[in-house]
Amino acid sequence: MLNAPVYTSASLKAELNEKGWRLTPQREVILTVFQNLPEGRHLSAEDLYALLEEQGEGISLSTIYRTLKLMSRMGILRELELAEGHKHYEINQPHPHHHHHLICVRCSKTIEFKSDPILKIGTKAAQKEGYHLLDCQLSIHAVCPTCQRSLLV
Amino acid sequence: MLNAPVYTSASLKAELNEKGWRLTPQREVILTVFQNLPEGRHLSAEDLYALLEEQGEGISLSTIYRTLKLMSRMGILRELELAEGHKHYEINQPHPHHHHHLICVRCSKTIEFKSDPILKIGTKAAQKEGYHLLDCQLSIHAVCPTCQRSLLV
DNA sequence: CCTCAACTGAATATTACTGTCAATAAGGCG
DNA sequence: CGCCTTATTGACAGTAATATTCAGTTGAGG
Ligand SMILES: [Mn+2]
Ligand SMILES: [Mn+2]
Ligand SMILES: [Zn+2]
Ligand SMILES: [Zn+2]
Repeated sequence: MLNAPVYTSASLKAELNEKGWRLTPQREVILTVFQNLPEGRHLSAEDLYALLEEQGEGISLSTIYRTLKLMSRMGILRELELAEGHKHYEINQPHPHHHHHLICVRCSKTIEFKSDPILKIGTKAAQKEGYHLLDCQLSIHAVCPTCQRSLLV
Repeated sequence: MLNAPVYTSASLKAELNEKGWRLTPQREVILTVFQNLPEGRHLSAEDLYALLEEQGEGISLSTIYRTLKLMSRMGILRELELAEGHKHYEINQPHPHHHHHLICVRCSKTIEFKSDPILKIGTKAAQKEGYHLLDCQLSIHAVCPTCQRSLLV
């Protein structure tokens, strides 16, 4: 199954240190933000920057970009293509919370849905090729009912 | 099932004209390139630009970007995130050729695989929400065997 | 044919993201 | 507990993919 444990401050530190990296206050704060994000909420780098600014925990954009990339490559976060021009991120949750996205290519309205079979198929495909699984996401690109009605293309 | 017909020059023209758009030589050439691309080959905007340059059918980068976007939003092409920093494109094939991608997040080595169940699940999910399906792609982010061995993170 | 709006290409602009570098602070170790 | 090494941060500057603008062109309907 998807290797996506629930991270605590301690387990994050352990995993970072194992690779010669460090746990910094910034990384801890960013992980916490994503862990407390309500279901269905996705953040861009700028979103996260603004949100932290509000909370008085200002972190530089450089660090935000670096951390998002790092945590995605560690499998802690998922990198999503929900809108044109920039990425969105969410926490990478294990089995019962793992989900996929149905996205309107016109207005970016996104609906989440779950599917155990897909997770199984993805896990098996990675296994078969000897790849170490980080994330597995079905992206359905489509046109939402509202945008179908609006005649604009 | 996925609404991804095999396009001829005539059917492409019909679909464009229906929306008040036009069939241009540039669009025709670009469609042909993707239709003749071997399985497993994916092109970036720059790749396509260079390839056309070689063939003596130079098309401006502006037009290439515009056409790739247009055809993706029409469901003729698929937009893929196979590497960092730029998108790749391939023709959006119907059922027996439809496939997914297993991608190494370190070196971008990509393996394609097919899955009927996934296509069915995606179709159903879109239907249920009244979305008009364009494309449905499982992206598996993982670390390939070679990159697992190289200790670099 | 004729008209007109969609399209192209060249040049320019935008902006998400990356690289650089000096200052700082984790974390291993004695 | 300090010390030392080096990963990390933040400010700033830089890059590159992609979008936009606009004047000239051309497809398509009548
Ligand atoms: Mn989500
Ligand atoms: Mn492919
Ligand atoms: Zn929409
Ligand atoms: Zn690899």
